[in-house]
Amino acid sequence: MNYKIKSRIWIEVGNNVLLGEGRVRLLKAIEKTGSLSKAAKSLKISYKKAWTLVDAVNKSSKKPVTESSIGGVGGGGAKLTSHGKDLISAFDEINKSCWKHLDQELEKLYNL
Amino acid sequence: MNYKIKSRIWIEVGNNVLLGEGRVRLLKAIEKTGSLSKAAKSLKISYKKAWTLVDAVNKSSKKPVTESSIGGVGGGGAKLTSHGKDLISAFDEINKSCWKHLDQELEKLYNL
DNA sequence: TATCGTTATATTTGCAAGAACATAACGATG
DNA sequence: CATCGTTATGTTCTTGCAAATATAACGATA
Repeated sequence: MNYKIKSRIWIEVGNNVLLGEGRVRLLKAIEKTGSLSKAAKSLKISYKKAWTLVDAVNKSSKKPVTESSIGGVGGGGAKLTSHGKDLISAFDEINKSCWKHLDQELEKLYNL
Repeated sequence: MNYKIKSRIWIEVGNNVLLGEGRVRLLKAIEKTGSLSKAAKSLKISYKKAWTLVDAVNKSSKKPVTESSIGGVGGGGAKLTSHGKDLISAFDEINKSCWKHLDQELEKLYNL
């Protein structure tokens, strides 16, 4: 009957959100562009919003997830720490596994 | 390291949302109270919001999910159809199974 | 036929999240 | 030491969504 199951997952540490889909998308864009402002542009969100998100991620994580440099040639930049990369790939794995699992659960709707 | 994985799932049919956690909560309250207005009160949402939600559910489902009567002694009421009950229990099962699965996935964060 | 508590719906109001704007600081380089 | 593109923040402005408000319709009952 054309049913689809969709999901959204996120990781919390303590009472704070650490990573969700939007944050992961932003972190990946930072990895690709090497800069927070370019990442923001590529996702069509304001620099301010991107900065606030990254700040929240770093504040709720004990080890930092991004590293940034200010000034210098090119103005500076931002990149992921290895811990950040690990977190992202863990998130992706968990997310994919969740989708797969939900696809199997679809059968529970077959006769509805 | 105190990580928690949270999730939110919903069922779509075509391009419309059929059921999500909020809608299921509302339908259960209707089942318990026998009335849309009482259900809304118990969930502390406006009658309008509750009505809009139920209307959306019934519009995106081919078979109706609730049945309502207007007027008469007591003013009328609303209750779930058997199809509605089936949908709710399927949703609950899928949701619980998803939580369980995500709990197992937590191990992927152990050393992060 | 007046009453009552409900369903059903339109319209207005309020507010909070996000967008937009502004500005300071930074450091390599020429 | 002026320039440049970035990071890092604070402040104001907007707007979409939720809440509040209003009102019609309904039908069993006494």
